[in-house]
Amino acid sequence: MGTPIFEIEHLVKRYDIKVFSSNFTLIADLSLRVKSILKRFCPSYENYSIDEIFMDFTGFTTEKVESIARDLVRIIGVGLGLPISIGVASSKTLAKVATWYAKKFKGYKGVCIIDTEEKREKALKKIDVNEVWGIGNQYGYKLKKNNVKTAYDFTQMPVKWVRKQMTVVGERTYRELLGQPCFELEAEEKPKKNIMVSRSFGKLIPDFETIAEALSSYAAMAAAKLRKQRSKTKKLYIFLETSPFRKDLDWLSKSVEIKLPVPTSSTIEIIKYAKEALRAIYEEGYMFKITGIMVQELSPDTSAQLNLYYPLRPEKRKKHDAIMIVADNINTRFGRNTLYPVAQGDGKRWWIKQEKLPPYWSTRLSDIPVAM
DNA sequence: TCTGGGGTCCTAGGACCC
DNA sequence: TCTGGGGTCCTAGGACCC
Repeated sequence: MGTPIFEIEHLVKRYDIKVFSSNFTLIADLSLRVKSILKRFCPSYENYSIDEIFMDFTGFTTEKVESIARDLVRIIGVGLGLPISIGVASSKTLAKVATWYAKKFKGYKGVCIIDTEEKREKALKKIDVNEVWGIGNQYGYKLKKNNVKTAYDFTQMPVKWVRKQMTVVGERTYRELLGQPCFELEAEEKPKKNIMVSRSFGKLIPDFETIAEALSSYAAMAAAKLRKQRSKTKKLYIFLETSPFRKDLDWLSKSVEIKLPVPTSSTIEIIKYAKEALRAIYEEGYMFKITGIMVQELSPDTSAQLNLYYPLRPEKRKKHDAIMIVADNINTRFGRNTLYPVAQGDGKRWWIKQEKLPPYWSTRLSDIPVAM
C-alpha cells in the first residue's frame, strides 16, 4: 500500500500482477451502486467514505441484523461481483474492529458480530492497537513505547493518561472500544468546509505559463465543485512545490492565501485570482512537480453580499452566474470539459500520466457520478 | 525515468478587548 | 517589591481519516 510501482517492478513481473491507473469515475460509480442496495436495508445510514458506510440497526435483534448482513454479502457478491465485509457492534470504532475481522479471516464469510463482553475482549486482545480507527502512526508509536500493543492493552490504560497523551479525540476512541458510543451516526450530508483540487504533473515543469494552465484547470474544477454544493468562497489558498524526492534538484515549496472582496463561485473570477496568486509565489529556475488550489471560508450561495468598492458590478456578477449555470448544464449533459475556460489550455503539457487507465466500464466516458 | 489526492478536528499560544 | 482575570478570535501545527 502506498508503494510507487517502479519500486516493485520485479514483483509485478514475477507474479504477473495486473496494474491499473486509478479511475475515480469508475470507483465512484460502483460505490453508488453498492450503496444504493445497502441503503434499502436500514432506516438510517451515514455515507462515510467512497467504500464505507455506517448503517444504524438500533432496535433490531442480533439475529435479524445477522440475517440481513449475510443477505447483503450475498446480494452484492452475486449482483455486482464485489466482495464486501460487514462488522456489527455497539459503537462505530468497535464496528470497525469487527469489520477488520470479517475482512481478514475467511471463516467469518464477510460478517463479524461483537455482541457480548466476552467477544469484545477477545476481539480487542487479538488486534494490534495500530489497526484501531483513530490510532495513526504517531499515537501508535507512542503507545508502543508505553508497552501498549493490542487494542485491549489500550483499554486497560488509565483514562487520565489517555486524555493527557491523546487529547479528547483519543479518549473518545478509548471509550468507544469499551463499548460506550462517542461518535454519533451522521446521517445528514454536511457541505464541505474546504474544497481542494491538486494534481502532480505528468513531468516536471519549469515555466509559469504551463503551470498557470494547470492551476486554471484545477481552479475551474474547484469552482464547479463549489457550485455543486451551492457554496461560495471567500478565501483561496494556492500552493506550488517542486518534488521532495528529487534530491538532485533545488527544492521549493510556496503557498499564499488571498481574501476575496466578495464571496464567489465564478470560474472566471476564481481563475483570475488564482493566477494572480501564482504570479506572486512563482520563482524562475525550479522544476515544479505539483500545484493546487483550496477554496476556504465557504458560505451558502444564497446570501447576496455586496461590496461598494468591489470592481465587479452586480450586473456583471449576475452575468457570471448565468454563464456558470449554462456551462455546468452542458458539462453535465455532454461530459466533463465539453466547455472549459481557454486559460486551462488542452492539458497536453502537464496532465498526469494514466497509461494503464481501465475503461469507464459502467459510465459514459468521463461522466462524474454524484458520490462520496 | 517513475513517488496520490483529498478531507476533519483539536490544542496552544498570541493579540486584543474590557 | 508588587505585575488582574476573563473572554474571544485567529493562526499554526499536529494528529487523524479515506
